[in-house]
Amino acid sequence: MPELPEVETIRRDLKPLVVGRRIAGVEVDPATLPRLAAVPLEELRSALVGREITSLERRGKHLVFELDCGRALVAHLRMTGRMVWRESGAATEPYERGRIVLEGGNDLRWADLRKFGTWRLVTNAQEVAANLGPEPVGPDFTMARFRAALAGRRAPVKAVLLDQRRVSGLGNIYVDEALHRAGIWPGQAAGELGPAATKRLFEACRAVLEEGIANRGTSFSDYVDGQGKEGKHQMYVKVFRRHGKPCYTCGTTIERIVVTGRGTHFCPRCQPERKSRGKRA
DNA sequence: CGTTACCTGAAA
DNA sequence: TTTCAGGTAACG
Repeated sequence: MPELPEVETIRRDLKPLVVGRRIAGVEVDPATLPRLAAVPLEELRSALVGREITSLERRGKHLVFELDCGRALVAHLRMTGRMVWRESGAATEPYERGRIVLEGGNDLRWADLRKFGTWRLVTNAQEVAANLGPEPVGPDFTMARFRAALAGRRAPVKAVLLDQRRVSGLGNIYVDEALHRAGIWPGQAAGELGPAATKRLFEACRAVLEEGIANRGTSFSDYVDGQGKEGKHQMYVKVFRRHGKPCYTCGTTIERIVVTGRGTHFCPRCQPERKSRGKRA
């Protein structure tokens, strides 16, 4: 569910609340634990309890709780995960699967309807970056790197944008939005994008993510921020889940197709399918 | 490379 | 009843 803007919103909400706080306990629903963490609860506890949280960072869609021992807890919310700040006495969250109890009377509540989310302990925060492409809202995201990520690929450009090893942080919502903003058909072979289209897409990726952050994320069903409140960006999307409705730019009906196994929304007029220029026998 | 599985619903 | 879901690992 959450993509870069949603995870970044949670990070910004929680960081000032958790930094400097010490972990007093860890609770996890036993039925959820095996897929949540690769280690037994006792190991999670021995790594976390008594540690102070020194920072809260984000890498791609991962939330990274840095600890005073140098290690870090890396949380990934996958489709329906939530990480919410609560008073220790507050009611159990819907679909609450675990909590990190902090000294001083607050918890981080972990809720996850579909139980796809993960917690991982790493020996240092740098490990998180392994296998992740550049941050599209950071200085590492250059035209050169973006061009290299697309070069030679026959897969749909949408598939490449979703591949976290090439660019990190984009998911289904913001990919559809970026392709619309750049005027590119989602099924277009990535390696066949011309220089102008590549540049438009490069800029569109950053722009749609920054707008998503400014609007505190997109809440279509499960996402909430660090305080449990919905984002606003669903009011501003141009194509995502707008199939059957008119394009704001040209009035043409937005279509929905399946690309790379994902529901894909686009305007057939603003994002026309182009015939491959590649040679074929 | 594309497709399926993971889990639990909500919506068509 | 069937389809779909904001993600990704594991298939073939």
